[in-house]
Amino acid sequence: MPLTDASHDDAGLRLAAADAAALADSIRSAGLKVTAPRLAVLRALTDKPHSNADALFGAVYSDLPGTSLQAVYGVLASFTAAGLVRKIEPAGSPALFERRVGDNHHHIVCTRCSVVHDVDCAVGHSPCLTPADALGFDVRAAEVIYWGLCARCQADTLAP
Amino acid sequence: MPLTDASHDDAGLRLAAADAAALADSIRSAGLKVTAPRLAVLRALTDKPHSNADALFGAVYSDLPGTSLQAVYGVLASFTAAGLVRKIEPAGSPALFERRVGDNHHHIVCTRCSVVHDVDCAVGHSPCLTPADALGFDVRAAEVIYWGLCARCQADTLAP
DNA sequence: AAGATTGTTTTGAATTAATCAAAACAACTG
DNA sequence: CAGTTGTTTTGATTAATTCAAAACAATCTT
Repeated sequence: MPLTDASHDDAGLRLAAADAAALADSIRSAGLKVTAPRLAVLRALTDKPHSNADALFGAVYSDLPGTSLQAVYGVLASFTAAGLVRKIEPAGSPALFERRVGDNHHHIVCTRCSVVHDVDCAVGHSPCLTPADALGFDVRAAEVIYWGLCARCQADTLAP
Repeated sequence: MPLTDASHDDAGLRLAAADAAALADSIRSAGLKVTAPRLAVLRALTDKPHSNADALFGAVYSDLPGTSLQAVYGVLASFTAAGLVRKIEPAGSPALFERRVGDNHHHIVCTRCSVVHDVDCAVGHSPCLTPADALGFDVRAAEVIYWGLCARCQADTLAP
């Protein structure tokens, strides 16, 4: 099962898609050319954070047929390199992408249904950023993934 | 570049390979049949923790030609399921395996040379095991990977 | 606003890591 | 030592991603 986002569990009414001009601005500000596939990917990612390349391709393709999966990979690679999106790679999952960058937030993944949520890091601030002994490393980032059962899957397990 | 282990940076003299009987015992104790490929994989893993399937296949194959890569994958899957080894999957790397299990230690990876070391978790005990807000999840595990430049690569960067 | 330049996307193929399935085989049980 | 069960081999397949060349489009320059 692919890992999916939790932001739209209750679909229905959805916030208006981010304004195209705002999306174009953030792409331009990152030093990248503004193109239709890039706008579409960024909009899809705004709508559904923690999507993988394939899911984004699906979303983009309906708006913009003729877009290739490789183009989506290319867009995501340039966005990631430009710091516009963040790529996360939970064990056993294809890479997921999100627009929330710059803070060092982490992720919690359900081991049963694979839903992904953002979580702020543990006790205090930047808690996990210092290993007990860095062994001479110049530590630049700490990546934390919590694994467990989400509330819904706990309920399902009790009463299936 | 494949991620590799750091335990043998200065090769040379190596501790005697783990005793075959001890290896067999731990396999048997995990409820698994003792076979030549399993002994060979466990020995290779004792020798070089943080190896990937391919590296282990290479090590095993020299002792035991006729062993298939798929057998190594099978051995690792059964070992992992039995709790005999731990599988880690750092972003951008094939899965790595280690015999150190049961403690919740973490890993530090060099972004330049991909060397992997074990580290005990951050400040205090089980620091990262509690997210700021678990969002209703029943958290079972926290996985922490530190990314940075190892001492050697820092030196190389200053004086290449 | 047109042309030049540079970067992006398409098209098509290849690669890596891992998994699946069936048949042959080997370890432990009694 | 024979039977049962689990393991390994053999061969094929999948999923995710990357590579490369040609076609194309966005921005820069004038």
